[in-house]
Amino acid sequence: MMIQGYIGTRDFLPNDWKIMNYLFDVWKKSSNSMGFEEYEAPIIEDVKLFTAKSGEEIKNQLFWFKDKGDRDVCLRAELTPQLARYIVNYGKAIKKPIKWFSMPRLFRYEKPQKGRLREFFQFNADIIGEESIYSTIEIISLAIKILEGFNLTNKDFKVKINSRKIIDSLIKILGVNDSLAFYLLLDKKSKMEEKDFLKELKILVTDYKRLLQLLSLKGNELFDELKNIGVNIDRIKSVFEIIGYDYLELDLSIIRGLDYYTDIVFEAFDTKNEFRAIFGGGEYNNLIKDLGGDNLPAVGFGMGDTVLLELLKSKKLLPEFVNDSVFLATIGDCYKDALKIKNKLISKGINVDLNVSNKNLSKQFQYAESKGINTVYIIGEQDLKNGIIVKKDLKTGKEEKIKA
RNA sequence: UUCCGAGUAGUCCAACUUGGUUAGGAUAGCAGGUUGUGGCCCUGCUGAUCCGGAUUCAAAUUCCGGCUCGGAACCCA
Repeated sequence: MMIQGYIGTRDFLPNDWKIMNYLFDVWKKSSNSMGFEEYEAPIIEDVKLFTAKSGEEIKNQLFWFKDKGDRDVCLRAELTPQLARYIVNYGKAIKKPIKWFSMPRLFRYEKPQKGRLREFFQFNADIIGEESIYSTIEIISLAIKILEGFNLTNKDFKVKINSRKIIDSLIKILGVNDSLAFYLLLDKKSKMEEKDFLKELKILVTDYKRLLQLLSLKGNELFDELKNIGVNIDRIKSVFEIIGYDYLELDLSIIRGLDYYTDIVFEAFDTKNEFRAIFGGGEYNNLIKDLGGDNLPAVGFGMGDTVLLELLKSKKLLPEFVNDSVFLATIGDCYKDALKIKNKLISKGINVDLNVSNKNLSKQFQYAESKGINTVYIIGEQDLKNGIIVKKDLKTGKEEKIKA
């Protein structure tokens, strides 16, 4: 009987896991370089943590079940509620602002699609307890720094950014009769036919012509026009002034989920628009208070591994991995001597892959090569009598004799 | 949950249209040629029709259901 992997999960063989470790490395190094500290949280949680803000319907998209004590539990589908729980439970004793990151494995009960799986990794970084716009700038800067760490540039991606408060101002100024429906419509805009969008817009918005005009504008023209009609743009504009217009694009249709964002929200997309959002996040100033904690402002983002991997593959930006181990080939009865040499090399900080097979020397070379190893030490019975081992470079074929 | 497409050795592909010998090839793996110098080459071996049912003398091939994969809708935290 053959048992296959579970739907929407991936099997990570060593070569796959090398790639994942590359992602983890870039995530970690970038975060550390900007003063973020890593934390980790349980994979299993009380389901209430996720239904608190998202409602009972969210259970349909969770892996949830009852444990033997009849408790409702689930596999975590996002990290932010857990972070909020930590802050509620432990945050009082921690100096603010808190700058943390994590790389959780997450689970969502969905039908797999392009860039969406049931199990995936998602880098998360957050700043808690400092409402200044510099927190948000720091967060977006980190997100960009990470993508640059993968050798992506602003020719490959753009960060689309919006402000919930600007939308709320527009709702008042332009006369919107159903603000929730308006949010949902903006959110769906990019997926809709233009005429369908227009049709619904006319129903919802009194001054829909002005809105259409706004949606057609970009950059400073859009800022100026928003200012003209009485919208306060100071906060979001300062983000542009520091991070730069090369990376950012004000886009009034960026909404993200309705559950907890309060003002600035952002999403990054590849410039060809082939993939889903590369990362997304925003400011969520009520979540911690709503979960029973202090009134702490927060901002953060998540970056999943699936879209990122697809993007890096399509841009051919995944690195070739080198195996810096040395291989100890053996000839004849010299296992004990090889062991001594192995331990000596290990104590010098060298990774050593000792031959454990009865294969002849040729096959041992092929084995080493298949593992990406470049340096082989040949340990032979005869040479050992003369106190010699041979060091061979598999790429160049060069050999040198060294003392055993 | 809904819609569309696809499932043949580890991987890639052929045979399916028009049912009919032992399901063929490439590559990878293993062994040998060649147990002290690999990568080329040669020989041999291992290894597959997703699962279940129907039709039929006969099913990889046709039909139905399921499962998985890919894509899309919904949703997207």
